[in-house]
Amino acid sequence: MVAEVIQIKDIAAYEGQDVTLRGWVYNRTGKGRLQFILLRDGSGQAQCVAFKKEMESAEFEIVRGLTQESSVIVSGAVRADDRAPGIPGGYEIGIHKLELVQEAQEYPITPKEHGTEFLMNHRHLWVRSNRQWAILRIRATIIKAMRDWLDDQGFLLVDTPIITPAAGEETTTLFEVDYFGEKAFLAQTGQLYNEANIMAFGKVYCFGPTFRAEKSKTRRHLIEFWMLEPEIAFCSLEELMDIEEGMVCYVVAQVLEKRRQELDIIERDLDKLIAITPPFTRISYDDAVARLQARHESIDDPELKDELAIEWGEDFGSPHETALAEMFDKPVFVYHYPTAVKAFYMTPVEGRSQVCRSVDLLAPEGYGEIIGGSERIHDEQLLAANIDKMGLGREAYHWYLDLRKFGTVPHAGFGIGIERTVAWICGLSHVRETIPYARLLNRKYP
RNA sequence: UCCGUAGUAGCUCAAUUGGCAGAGCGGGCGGCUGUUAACCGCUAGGUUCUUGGUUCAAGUCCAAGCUACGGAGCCA
Repeated sequence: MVAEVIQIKDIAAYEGQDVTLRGWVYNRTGKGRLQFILLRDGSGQAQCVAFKKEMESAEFEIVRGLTQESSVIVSGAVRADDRAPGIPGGYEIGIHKLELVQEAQEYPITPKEHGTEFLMNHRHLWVRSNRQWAILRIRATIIKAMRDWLDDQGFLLVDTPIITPAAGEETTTLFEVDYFGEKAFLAQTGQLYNEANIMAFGKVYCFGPTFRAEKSKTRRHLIEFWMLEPEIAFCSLEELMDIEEGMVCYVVAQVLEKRRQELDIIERDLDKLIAITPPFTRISYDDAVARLQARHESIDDPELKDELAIEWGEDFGSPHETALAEMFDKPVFVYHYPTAVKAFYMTPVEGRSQVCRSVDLLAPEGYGEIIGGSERIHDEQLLAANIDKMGLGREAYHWYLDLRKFGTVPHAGFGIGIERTVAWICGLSHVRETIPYARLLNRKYP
């Protein structure tokens, strides 16, 4: 009779019982007639110990020859042992029986160090490594927490199209696709459709991949990235900030609660995450520029000083965002950006149209903008004028302008970048590890 | 696209002033009853990114290109 198949994450519940594990050899160390296999099954890792005299000799010889990442089915008794490594660790299997499913060929990723290019070329195998396993599990938890929070707040998930006829934002960064002889584009945002959907459902969000053909080569850019975009009818900029703050705090709290083990694996500084509680400081663009200019004055290093130079009216660069975020140990809101540097659909501030009702959320520790949002223009004339001014062409936006004809209301929404959020929460130096298969400027493989 | 750095064994790296191309890990063979990236012995493994140039002699110097990495711009 074959012992019950269990997941390694549940191993503690089976102390003293015979169980079966199915998985892959993460590492093996041998001491002659005693062999240690560190087995992973996707849910965790457990040490399996083989003594020659406790097994059939043919099977023991198989154990002695096990290569890294060979797939096996192991049966044995669970016992507690402080010496046993693993995830969660502290328990090991005394092997009675082992079946080899496949003997893996020489595995390229060894327990030693590797370079980024090599690992990215072997991403299909790299995802098996502890650190990557932990990060991608945290990513899944972050996405679930965002969706749970929105669902609980009365938002409805409404999917938006990937293939679209018009630009959401800058026309230079679109991927063009051939749509039966006509031009179409991969979506950069679902926002315009969200604005239609709120008139049907009140509060909605979309979640999916977005595509930007930007020639960006930085630690925070991907060509294909995932974005979650809530949109709310009858919503002001201040209420929008409340929503963003509530969601981000919930997400961080959920990761701390559900993924402590994974945070330990990646050696994240937990205090930095525990600090993420409401309220987040809210400063105006005017205030932010003043703070940056004061910071600029205090710097002696000419190179750094040059990077941080800014005049009112300019958009923030990456060094500006980092410098601003460093002034706080929580995310910080910056609102009322100059209208000229923002998208055509953002509402101008009443009585001061050179700034608009926009807000970015900057993550701490140099992770930069993770959220961008705004109140949207709900006046038809003003919106049409802006579309003309940007040279976007009214035909493609006909349906979008329609929304302002049939019960238009003040509304607002934002987009949160999943990969940047994961990079921040995990404390990673680059977004390429936050997504299973990153699409970068010079990489679409594997 | 611009600026900077790098490219040597399957991987991570070393190689003095331009003078015999090396180590660890991984692989193979052998040993070991508590290993934690085990350890010990033996062993195989090279178009030094490409092309051209300087030189008695180039991994090393020069030129161009390719690729990667770091940064900028743009953005989430």
